[in-house]
Amino acid sequence: MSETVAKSGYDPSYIERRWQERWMETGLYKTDEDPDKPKHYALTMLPYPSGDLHVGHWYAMTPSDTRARFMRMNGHRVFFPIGFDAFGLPAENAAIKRGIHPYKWTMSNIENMRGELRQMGAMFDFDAEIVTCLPEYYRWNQWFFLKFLEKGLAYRKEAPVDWCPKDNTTLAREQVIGPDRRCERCGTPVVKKNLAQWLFKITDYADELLDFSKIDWPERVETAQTNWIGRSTGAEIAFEVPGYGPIEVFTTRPDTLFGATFFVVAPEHPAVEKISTPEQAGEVRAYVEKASRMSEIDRTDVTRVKTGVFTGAFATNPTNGEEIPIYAADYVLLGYGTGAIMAVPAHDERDFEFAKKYGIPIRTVIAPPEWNGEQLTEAYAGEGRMVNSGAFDGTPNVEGKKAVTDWLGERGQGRPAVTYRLRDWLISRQRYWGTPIPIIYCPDHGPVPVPEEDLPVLLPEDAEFTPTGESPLKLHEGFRNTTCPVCGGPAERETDTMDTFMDSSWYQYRYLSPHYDEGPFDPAEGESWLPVDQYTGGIEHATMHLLYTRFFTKVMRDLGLVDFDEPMTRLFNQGIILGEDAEKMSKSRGNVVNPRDFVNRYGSDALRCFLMFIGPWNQGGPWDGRGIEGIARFLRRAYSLAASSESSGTADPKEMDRRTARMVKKVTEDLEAFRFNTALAALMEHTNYLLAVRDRVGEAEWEDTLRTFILALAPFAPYHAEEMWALMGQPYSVHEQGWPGWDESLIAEEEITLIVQVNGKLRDRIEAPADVSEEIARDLALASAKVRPHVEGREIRKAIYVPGRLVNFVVS
RNA sequence: GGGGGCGUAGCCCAAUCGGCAGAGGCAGCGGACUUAAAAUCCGUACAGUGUGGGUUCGAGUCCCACCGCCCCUACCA
Repeated sequence: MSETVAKSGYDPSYIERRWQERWMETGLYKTDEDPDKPKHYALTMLPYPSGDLHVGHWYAMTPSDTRARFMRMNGHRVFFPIGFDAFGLPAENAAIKRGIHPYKWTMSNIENMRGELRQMGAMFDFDAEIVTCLPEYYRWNQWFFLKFLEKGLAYRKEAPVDWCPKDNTTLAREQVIGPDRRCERCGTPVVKKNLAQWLFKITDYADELLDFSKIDWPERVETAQTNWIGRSTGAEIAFEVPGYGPIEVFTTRPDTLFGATFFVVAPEHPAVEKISTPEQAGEVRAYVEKASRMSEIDRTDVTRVKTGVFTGAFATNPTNGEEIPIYAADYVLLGYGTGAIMAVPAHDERDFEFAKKYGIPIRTVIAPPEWNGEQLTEAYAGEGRMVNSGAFDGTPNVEGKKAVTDWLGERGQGRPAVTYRLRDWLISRQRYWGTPIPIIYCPDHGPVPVPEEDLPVLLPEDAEFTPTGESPLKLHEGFRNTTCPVCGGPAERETDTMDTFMDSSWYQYRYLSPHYDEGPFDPAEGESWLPVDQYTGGIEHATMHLLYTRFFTKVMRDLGLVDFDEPMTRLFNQGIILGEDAEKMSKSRGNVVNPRDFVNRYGSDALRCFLMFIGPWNQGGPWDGRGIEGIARFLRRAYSLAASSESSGTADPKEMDRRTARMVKKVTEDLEAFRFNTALAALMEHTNYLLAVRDRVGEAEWEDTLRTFILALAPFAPYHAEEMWALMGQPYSVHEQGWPGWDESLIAEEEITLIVQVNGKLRDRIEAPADVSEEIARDLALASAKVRPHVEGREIRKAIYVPGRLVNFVVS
């Protein structure tokens, strides 16, 4: 027996500690670079270093690890890295509240989590680790920013942000709390304020991002992204406003143009102030002020009664010259379309409601079926022929869309247009703990990019965190004051930092060569490993992270960095692990499960297996503190198979071989399809069986069977499998063995149980050879004493035979 | 309002192309071991599949309508 094997029986914590050390010493999980093997890049979403690994991390990572281990045993060279998404607000809050520097706070959390990750027993290659808050990482965020700028994909624009008037600072979205939108720190209601911010032109790629033909992702994610991008086609139409000029609207319903009886602009629309008449100006200003304080959520609450204010101005309907009143109303959003709409109450629910409230005429221009000219009682959005539409009367509205657009086009008053719900990605954050945006503002040369060779722009360490939360970079003279790269004159640095989604948009590339300093990643490594073959993570990232990383990859392709279009070929979304009360785990509910308690008590393998056993991985489910006992029992029983293998029986091993083959097949197919729960059930079933037969079969057959079982167990319970492998005197390591195969011919049973039904009701079960013919099966069934009474004296109208399964007689 | 998911035993979950409702686990019950208990081992009971229709020889599975729970999204012109 090997000296590395436990000397005194079963003790998971001892077993696990010892193998963890051995694995580290021997570099077992260093990435295999053997070019003869097919590559497999497995990736699990990187964690935020909040301090400890919680059970949600275990739930996300250990099945992912099991799958990666399976691929490894299946002959692939597998790359399975891990890292830390280390920039972000919590670190800065800790600094403000407790006076700990974000760097210190983050790095000590990482230190702690590294240990916990090792304990997990995952095959992470820690040599590939990345920490996004280190200059060697964020330098490349800055580099990408410069590339985006060169390509015209980064630009600066005034954009509304949440602003706390008391603290004099902008707030991140998550710092604005409550339904009445108050500042997290001082409780002051926040307002929207326009600030110059940096954006990435993700909208340039909107159409390409709608194409999912090159990836195998869950339907849900594709649907979510499609809806998020929200492509709609229609027309842009110019409405002349006397004394001001034209205001453009976007509409998907140019066919209803004759029914536009009023006009609405968003409260923030630049025209509002200029077009308001002196009599209305006061009321308008008050309304705009009120709207600016309202949250996006409130403003977009559909159940809210629509409000608006008349500006006193009118717009001219280009079709009929009608002067229609212009309202400012918050149900029109500045960020969508042109921020102004033509309102057609007869054919738009929202406009209908508004018109009713403000007594605006409602004119039907698309005739509903059976319509005879009466006033509509609700908006009609369906199809029909155009009416009250001048020369277009009688045209089916579907054709009318194009006809009206063409007509406008000839007169220079409109054109076909496509609009997206997707906005450009606003990356500026008025925060300290993020990647500095590499821009310098020169009084003479404006915004100037920091030259590539001057990267990285380092975050100054000696930042001061004031309780006001204002970004320390703004107050840091040494950081802010610099010289212009163009003229050398005094200039100021950009003090905003980047959105942390920037970090996670390309991290899968950095893993390949975390310390490479000639580019974001080593092209040779990229050649060898990219793209990611299997990504796993939570569904909550469906629209943000997963869209950003697709966008990034497409830009990288256009920069010539990669030669493919999509970052991750396959994606699997795991569910959410809930508390024992089936509610989301949270400190306030007091239902948080600490993995450490269970690791200490039952071992990592038990926790791993339990989380995989709880149910389908994509479904999530509630934690059951007692359920883990069952898993611990299973692992102990499995261990006992190897710990005392005295088999000297003489029974025919055929049945054992058959069951082994079936187990291997089941586990293999389940692992391919991420069905960890049923794979484990098969392993349990097999364990129960092996315990029952172990002293009935010969030693050679038994050891063979046991080896196969250990191999199949290895991806799930890496420590136990390693220990059992060693107990059997097998060479280190079980994780470097090949995945067992099976003999399909062994699997088929020789004897089957046929069920016999009469009129669909079960009447008997009969034993028959597996290859029994229909005729013989029928005769056997008819011969049954239990069946005969039900068919005797009746006419058998039909006999259904399902080979190997059943015979069903349909009788009168 | 839109999109998606889930309802099977007291509980978590299985059930291949529509073909015996039960693989696995928890809890329960009975027994063995023990002075006793825990642990362990052996053995067991328990549902007709959320509701109502339909298709079919046959429905947990397919179709229609509804009920309940969960997730995402939402005035997108």
